Amino acid sequence: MLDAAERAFSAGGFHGASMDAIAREAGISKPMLYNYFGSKEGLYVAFLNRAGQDLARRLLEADTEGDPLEKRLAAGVGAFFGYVDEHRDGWRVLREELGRQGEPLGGQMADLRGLIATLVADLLADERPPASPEERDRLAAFGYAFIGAGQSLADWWLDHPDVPLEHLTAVLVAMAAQPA
Amino acid sequence: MLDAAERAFSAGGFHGASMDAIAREAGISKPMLYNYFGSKEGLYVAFLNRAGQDLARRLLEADTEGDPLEKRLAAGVGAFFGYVDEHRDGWRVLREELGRQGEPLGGQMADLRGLIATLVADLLADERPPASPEERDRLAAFGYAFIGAGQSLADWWLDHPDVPLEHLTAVLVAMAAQPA
Amino acid sequence: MLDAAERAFSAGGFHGASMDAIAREAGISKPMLYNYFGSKEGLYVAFLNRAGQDLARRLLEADTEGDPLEKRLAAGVGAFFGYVDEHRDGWRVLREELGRQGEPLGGQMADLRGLIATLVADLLADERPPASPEERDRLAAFGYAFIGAGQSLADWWLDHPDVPLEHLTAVLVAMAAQPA
Amino acid sequence: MLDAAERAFSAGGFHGASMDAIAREAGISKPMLYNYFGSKEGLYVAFLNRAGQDLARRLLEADTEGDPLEKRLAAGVGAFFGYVDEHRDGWRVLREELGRQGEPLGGQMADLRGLIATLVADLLADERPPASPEERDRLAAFGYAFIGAGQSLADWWLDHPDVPLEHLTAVLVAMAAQPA
DNA sequence: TATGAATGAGCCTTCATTCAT
DNA sequence: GATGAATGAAGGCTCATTCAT
Repeated sequence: MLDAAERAFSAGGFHGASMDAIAREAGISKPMLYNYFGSKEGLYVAFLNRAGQDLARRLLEADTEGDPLEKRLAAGVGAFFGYVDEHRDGWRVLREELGRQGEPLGGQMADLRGLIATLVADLLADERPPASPEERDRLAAFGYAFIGAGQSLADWWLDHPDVPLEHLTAVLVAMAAQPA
Repeated sequence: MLDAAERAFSAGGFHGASMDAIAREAGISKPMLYNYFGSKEGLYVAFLNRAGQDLARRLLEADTEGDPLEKRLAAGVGAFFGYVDEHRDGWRVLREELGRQGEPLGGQMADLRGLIATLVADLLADERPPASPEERDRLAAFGYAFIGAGQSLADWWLDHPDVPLEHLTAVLVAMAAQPA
Repeated sequence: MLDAAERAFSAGGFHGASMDAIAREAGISKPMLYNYFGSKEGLYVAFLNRAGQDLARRLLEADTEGDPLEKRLAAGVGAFFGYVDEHRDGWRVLREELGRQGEPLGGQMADLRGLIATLVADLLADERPPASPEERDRLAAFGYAFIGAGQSLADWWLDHPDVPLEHLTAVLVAMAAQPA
Repeated sequence: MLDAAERAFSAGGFHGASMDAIAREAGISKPMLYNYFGSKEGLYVAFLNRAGQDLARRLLEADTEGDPLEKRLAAGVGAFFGYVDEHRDGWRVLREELGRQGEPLGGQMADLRGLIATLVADLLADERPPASPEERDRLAAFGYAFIGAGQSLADWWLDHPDVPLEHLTAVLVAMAAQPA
């Protein structure tokens, strides 16, 4: 049922999707949508939550703790790309919402944002713990930059599906390896 | 006049802005908007074009051809951050549209996408020309990843304005320097 | 079960109450409401009937036949005020419906209207039987006016609860005593 | 334009009227209604205000200050009946709203309520000024009762249009003369 | 040229009503 | 007998768009 919302929201964002269309696509009636989610915003939040949790779970599961940094990174990057590949539509919405700040819906999104950033930062900090607060800031910034690179690369990939995943992973991992 | 559109579209995307609001904010009447742009989509495209060209011009102007790679990169990155900083609202819309593909509006966007990616790739290729098609692909991918990193970093910066710009530039330049 | 309807209808009239709300307030399920009353209108009519009969019974029971006019009036007035006091919500609906004419539901209401008017007219005619048809008309008119006075007074009373009932009764009885 | 609202609201109260129906009956489009009145409640309030002011003006204009009490009463009562006769539909709504208390819309209604009650009380107090606070209360109560009698009588009149207005006026005036 | 006024269409939401269990 | 789940239809409101002035 949230799948219909995924497709609908991905086309025109929150405002571009109509409850009519979502209900029709989901094969149920509009009042049912309202019964389950209360409002359009409720449905949107529910969808975002599911998408966010899916991604978060995937990232956490893929983390091969104990392995060397490069391997862990590759695993995480692979998981991320896998998610984007399978949820192309949902990812577009999730990404947009991840970029927004201070919104009412932001609460849940902030969690995910933080989780991802932390994940990346931890991964890197693991090997080279930040010596100073400045270093910590730089690591955090790097985390965000890294995420953005991943996002963008994922988009590009959708346009060039013949490029093997390993190449993408290699590019990203190379980027991450740099600040050593 | 497009400035009003910039503010309006940034809140809820194309569907979230109303011609009423845009006209009111621009201080003109709605029929004038239609006179100049024909339709809402026309206005949207016009706005995107201006934003895209602004960014492109800025990037091109900042390119200090002849300088060493690192310096050129820093200049480009600085130009990009400057643009995002000055057009925070418009940038959000532009970024979203840059990510979309195959849309009717995509024609103009694809150009910009290409231009930016090429710019970055050229910068890098300048020093290490790609030996094989694979290498070229990888460079293109890297260009996109790099852009995404910049975008994301710009967003993060807006949340941490006290971080000096040099730090951000350093992070990005470091990323770019890697695949050497 | 009709009590829930009473509360619900009193707020926004027939159209203002929702079967959902009534069922919830009554603690039963909506299909039960339909099982018992067939439709929303059925429920409304059932509620009006009960309210009307309650009031009629009360008035009839209070009538102390044989007593002098003034005493009988006072008794009736007291009974009426008592009803309004106990069924403040229902009374509002009943009053509104009593004022409507020629409606499908009107059948039952007309009966009550007539009964009350007759009651009052009879009371007065008892002592001074109307000599002419005109006189009869005037008495009927007076009956309605009297009822209206009672209603309005009841409303005012709800706003000034500290005024003793005897004062109200006195006012009304004085009004009734006049046309003698 | 408010005339259409008058007819619509009188049928099923605030909740029973639809903006669609009002617009259709007024011969304009729904958005125009919203342009002029902002919302359904806005339209309702606008209508109530006009109705209330119409009635108030009529009553004030009819007051023949200086004449003996009975004549002034007759003039006021006649004005009231005249209003009800010409605005049968609107009167039903106005009456209902006059009876409601403490509502958000009540502000304007309270004014009218007070004006009418004061008018009546003043009329009576003019000749027999109240000696004690209790007497004043009784006069106020009487004012409300008198209004209710008028309302109710007006309703009855609509059912018996052949009864001459003088009879009605006589009945009411007789009631008013009583508490002397 | 510029706009106030107007509208058809659509959207979010809810309602009265029913059916499978 | 009783209900959770479901829906067609409508209601309030707004939007993109136009036309007379």
